[in-house]
Amino acid sequence: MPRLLHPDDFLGSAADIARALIGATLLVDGVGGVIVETEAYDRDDPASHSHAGPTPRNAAMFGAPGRAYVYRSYGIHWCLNFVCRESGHGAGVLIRAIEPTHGLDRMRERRGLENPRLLCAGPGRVGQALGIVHAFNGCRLDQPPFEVWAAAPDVPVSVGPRIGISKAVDVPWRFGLMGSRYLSRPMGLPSKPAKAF
DNA sequence: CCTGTGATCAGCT
DNA sequence: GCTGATCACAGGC
Repeated sequence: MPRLLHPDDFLGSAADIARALIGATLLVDGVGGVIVETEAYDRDDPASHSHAGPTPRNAAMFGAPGRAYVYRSYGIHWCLNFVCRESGHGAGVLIRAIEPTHGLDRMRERRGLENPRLLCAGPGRVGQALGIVHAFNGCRLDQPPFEVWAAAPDVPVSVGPRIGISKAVDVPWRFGLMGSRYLSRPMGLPSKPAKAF
């Protein structure tokens, strides 16, 4: 039996928590599934929204751990992070992909799409499929509409560089459920095939 | 398989 | 004014 995560479960480095969240189950108003891809961001990280310090947008990252940080991406999508904290403020885990298990019909409706593989394969898609809105920014993850259930022990996790950033591009803070077909992109492939000259 | 581009806007310089 | 923790779709091979 899994256990409901508590704010104390988000005390630790963003990378540790991002890894531990692989295999956890996230539900928003009963809709969601198994988290299969995450990325870590923290204050010392040039790629992080929190790197330059607190602003109105990133305020949730500097607030209590175990809460949501929701931001607008490219003017279009809502993306969901879990706020965590080790020593300082400004750390979070981006939820990048989910294997849909709960409320498939609701997700298909919201996404206008049948293929379960594409319902939640990417942070913007997760936001749309789970009905993430800006009003959830700062909300506790252990209270409605959120529910986060701990992963089973010994989940196999793969690691690689993060996606879609231009700074700290080699930091290996992207985590994935090994072998999952619900990732936003495959893990661990070389960025370019080696030339066999 | 791959690359290119439009959508659309908040935050920052 | 430009950049972005993105996505969908078009076109070429």
